Amino acid sequence: MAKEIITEREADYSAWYNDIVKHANLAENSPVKGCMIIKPYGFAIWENMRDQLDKMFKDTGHVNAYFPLLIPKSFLSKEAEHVEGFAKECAVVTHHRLMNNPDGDGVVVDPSAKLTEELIVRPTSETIIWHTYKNWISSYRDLPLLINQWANVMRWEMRTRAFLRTTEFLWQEGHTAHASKDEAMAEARQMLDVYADFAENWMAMPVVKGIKTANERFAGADETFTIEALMQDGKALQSGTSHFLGQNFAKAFDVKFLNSNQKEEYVWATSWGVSTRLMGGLIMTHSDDDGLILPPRIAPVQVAIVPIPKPNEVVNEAVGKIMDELKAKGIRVQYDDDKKKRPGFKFNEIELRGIPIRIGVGKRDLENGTIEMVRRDTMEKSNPSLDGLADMITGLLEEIQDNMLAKAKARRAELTTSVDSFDEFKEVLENKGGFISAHWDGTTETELKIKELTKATIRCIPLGQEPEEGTCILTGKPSKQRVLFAKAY
RNA sequence: CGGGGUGUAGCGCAGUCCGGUUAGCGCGUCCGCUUUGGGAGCGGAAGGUCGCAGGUUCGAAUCCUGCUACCCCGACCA
Repeated sequence: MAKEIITEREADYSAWYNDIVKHANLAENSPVKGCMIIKPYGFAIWENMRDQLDKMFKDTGHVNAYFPLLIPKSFLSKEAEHVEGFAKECAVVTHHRLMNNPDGDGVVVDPSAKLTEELIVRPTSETIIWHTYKNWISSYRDLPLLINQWANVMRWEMRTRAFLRTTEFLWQEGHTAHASKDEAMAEARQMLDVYADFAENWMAMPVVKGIKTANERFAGADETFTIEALMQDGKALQSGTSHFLGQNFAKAFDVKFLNSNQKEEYVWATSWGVSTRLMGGLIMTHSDDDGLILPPRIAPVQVAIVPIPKPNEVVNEAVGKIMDELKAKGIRVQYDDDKKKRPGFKFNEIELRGIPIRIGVGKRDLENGTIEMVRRDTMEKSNPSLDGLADMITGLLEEIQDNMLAKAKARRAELTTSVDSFDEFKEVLENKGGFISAHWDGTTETELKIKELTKATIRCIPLGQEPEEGTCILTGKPSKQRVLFAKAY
């Protein structure tokens, strides 16, 4: 098997994750701490995710726009909860010019170029957007307003990790305005469904849809919905959120509309986003000690073909035909005809990059009218016939996609435990990890106490769950339903 | 901001405790020959302000002082 390029998961999970990011050519560190360089292969995966999500947003009636990176500092403070939540992690622009250092080498900030109002680099765009919506909305005829933007944002985190938590990250943020509370709530729920659909059916990442507790809610929201995924190490990852913002931002930015009865009302709002963090989830859901494993629907290259032992006229011609057939079926295929690398080297690279199917074509195969094929998810090797290859591979890609989701679901089921006492809760958290389903009395005090004692947080109150009478694992007070606890990224 | 670790060739590292020729090794790169169904072999070559700044010394990658960057673990968070 592969030389030990990648630290084993069992040995050191963090090192394993970093090794995958590095050796699968997804990203590397930049000169600025917490910022990352997303390399072409990593970006190609993100592009596929982005394109699919964008299509799903358009299919649900949204349009794209772009709002600026810089926001006047005063905007942030208009919504009290919002500023409270984000103030601690904002990058601030204070000057607009540099000058040669009068005392020596290099450049320094020109003190005469101080801005009259400081600007913040957006940590999210609610404020600039609601400032703008005020001018765009005056009548119920202007509603709903369904806008998304693809953008970068910056949150000055204390501790960063490639993709999972970076200072600058890429995301999309939807910002919608509605004439009624019900419609806004329906929008927030709809986008949660879109995210769950995307995560499960495209990323093969099973997620739990749920509601955040007051403590975990987005700063400025009345209700936050979340999709929560479970990673291989038993830690949860908040993978996307959709917020019902009530009239908080409408009130803060004075956005009113005239309804059909000629009465003035505040607008109802939502916002929702997923980010490059999903890439981290993708890695930690599927990959193994040989490298990345990509679900076919997101993989930039679905089939990699390797000439055995190296390219020659006969093999090239045969591969050319195979590629034409695969491309005709819409399959993304790549021929690795580098003469300098040997097959074994290529095999390992293809595994590191997580390409779903690898095909080897050599003289011996062609004499038999077959090829050598290996699927990345199971590493199963087979020698299928060249006849009907394209159809077979089309089917196999779907099978791999399904298998990856099934496998991830099975692991999540294995790592989800119901407990009824605090001792049991601590025991499971310590020795097994994963989601823990338990009764909670509904108070923030209890939630924080449990967090303090165990480091576990309430990931969500799952939606569509049967109500069940019980007693809180910590306080013994009555509870109407179970919630999901976990240690989280 | 606390605790730990690391900075030596493009990458990964040894050497530092106990100062002493020209700072090594593996991978990669370049040249040549031989190989070729799971990270090829042999021969040759190029490639270094030893993180930065001071200090001690005849002499510093090595000792002392200060600084700095990055990684990991915590507190904070999508």
